[in-house]
Amino acid sequence: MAANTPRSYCPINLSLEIFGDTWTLLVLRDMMFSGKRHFRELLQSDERISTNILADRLARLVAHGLLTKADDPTHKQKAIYSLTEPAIALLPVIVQIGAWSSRWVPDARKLDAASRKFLRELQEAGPRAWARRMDELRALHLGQGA
Amino acid sequence: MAANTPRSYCPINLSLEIFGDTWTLLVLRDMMFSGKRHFRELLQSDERISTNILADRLARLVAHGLLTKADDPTHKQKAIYSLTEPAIALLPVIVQIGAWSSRWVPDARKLDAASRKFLRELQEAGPRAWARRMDELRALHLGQGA
DNA sequence: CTTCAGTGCTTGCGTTTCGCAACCAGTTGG
DNA sequence: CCAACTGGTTGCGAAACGCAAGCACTGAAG
Repeated sequence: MAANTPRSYCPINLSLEIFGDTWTLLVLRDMMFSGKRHFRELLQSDERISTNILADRLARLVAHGLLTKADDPTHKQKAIYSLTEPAIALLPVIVQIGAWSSRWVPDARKLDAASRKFLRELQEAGPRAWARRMDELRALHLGQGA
Repeated sequence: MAANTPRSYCPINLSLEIFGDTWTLLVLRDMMFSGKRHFRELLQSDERISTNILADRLARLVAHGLLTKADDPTHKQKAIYSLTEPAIALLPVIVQIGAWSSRWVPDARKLDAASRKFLRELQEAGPRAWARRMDELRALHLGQGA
């Protein structure tokens, strides 16, 4: 189910075959910026992803090496998902995608004030702030959680 | 057919509702880096987009204000598509998406040498080179072609 | 010891989208 | 007048989506 031959070896295309859909980047967004790591947490996004889609995307992300899945020691049925280095490396892309729509998509003005402020600070702080967040994620996800 | 209410006002989500699919960014890639501006040219990509999908994506991009469509003076049946400023503003995102996969996706090593070289130079040249390319696109697409 | 909420999913099923091929009306150069 | 080219449409089978329900299991509370 994972390794179909790619339509082309263009880097843009290879990326899109991994996260070029509606939901994958939203899952990563929630893991990066909302600290979600469990299935039930990831279900709670504003966009109302359904359980089968979420299960599929998590499986794909694991298959592509962007996530790892491990047992949560506190509960035998809990699974805990961790970002890998390739996934963390996507943070700048995700931030810039957000920056683009907040600049160019009219609906973005309807975002709540708190989120707008958070986003504005993240942008003004620039790549240094992204790198800091990436280091935090490495500590959280690569340190021991995996 | 265009203005459904968004699933959420999160900037990431708003972006993905515009170009969060397999084909849209590939169309923009071809317009930005291969100079394609006609329907039949855009059909010739390595990924083999089909005519109905291409027609649909072009219409959506026009509806979202990322492209404009005009008559080609040299041929009464030719349509010429032009990038708008919001589309040109997506260039850094597209470049970084390409950079990510060439760093993290194993298949990217199978890209032909010429393309790899082009990509490497574009990355090493950094944001300055992106800005230069964006200026070129503005001249080509906003200057008179629209 | 029994309930009951919480865990990560899976399954069915109707709707939408995709992907392929064929086709089409109009245009232009030879 | 014809052949090639223009930007698409249309039909149809296959795949993906989106929703709701269900499921086997766990752990804490009563």
